[in-house]
Amino acid sequence: MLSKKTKYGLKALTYLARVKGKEPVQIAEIAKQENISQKFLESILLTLRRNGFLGSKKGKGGGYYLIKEPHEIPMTTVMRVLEGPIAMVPCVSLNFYEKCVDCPDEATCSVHKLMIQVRDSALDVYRNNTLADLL
Amino acid sequence: MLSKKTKYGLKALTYLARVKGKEPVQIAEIAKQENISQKFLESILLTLRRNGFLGSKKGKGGGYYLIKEPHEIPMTTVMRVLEGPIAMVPCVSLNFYEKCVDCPDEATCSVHKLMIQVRDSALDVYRNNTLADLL
DNA sequence: TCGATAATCTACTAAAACTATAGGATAAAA
DNA sequence: TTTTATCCTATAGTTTTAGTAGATTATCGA
Repeated sequence: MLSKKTKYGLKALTYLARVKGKEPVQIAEIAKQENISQKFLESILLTLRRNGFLGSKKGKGGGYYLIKEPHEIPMTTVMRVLEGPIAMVPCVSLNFYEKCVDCPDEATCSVHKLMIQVRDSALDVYRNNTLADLL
Repeated sequence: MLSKKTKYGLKALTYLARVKGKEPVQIAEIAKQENISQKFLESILLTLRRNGFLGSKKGKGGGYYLIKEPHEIPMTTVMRVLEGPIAMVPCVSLNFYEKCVDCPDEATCSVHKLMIQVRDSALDVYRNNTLADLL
């Protein structure tokens, strides 16, 4: 299941991408328009800023804005920051690899074999979609 | 993340598929060979039996065995039973559809748009793999 | 028939992850 | 200096996951 965090994060990014200009948009506005708990969204936008997707401005007229152009933001990076590894098991993860403790041999593991394919197909989708493609 | 339940279930199915004959295999044997908690595996095999994948025999010489041939068991059905919906959000699920409460319009929802693609690519993998392909 | 074996079934629990919420600190603008 | 809005830490409630415990039922072999 996709976490609410990721879902809300994607919606917020899309909202910011639709607002053409680079003018800061307030959390409250996004939360209201997208039906998201404001406090929860606050923490999500914070992690998006810390990971280089958003810029922010404090005080009156402040808010969040996209740092890059939507077509420069691939879904792979968004998903990894919000949702974590794209692979369903650590032993097939490119960026978060971990060996299974219970599994003696990856080469002959049926789960490994299947999950490699699932990972590759998901990667394919995320690599072929930027934020611009979701608008 | 893939749940342990699914991981263990897949390993157990694979184990049973590798044991050529239709002779019942005991839970204890599978649990030991695949490094799985026996009691946990017990409940997993039970749901696999209830969903028509396995047959069982009680008492001495009893155990679990595959009801169908490995190539007749597509991963779509296995995943749906063990892991649940293949879609990451209910609003793009074929078998477990639910409307999002927060989202006014699916047609314009960016999350929906992306998750449809992810679902289709995952389905593609699961449809093209039977238990026989994992051996 | 009896005893050992092995699946069946219900209920329970500990830990982790998820989904927020609270409350104040900090910075900018008017 | 007042208002506005982000920044930051901590924590609480809920759900899911992963496993345990223990009693019951069916089958086989002697």
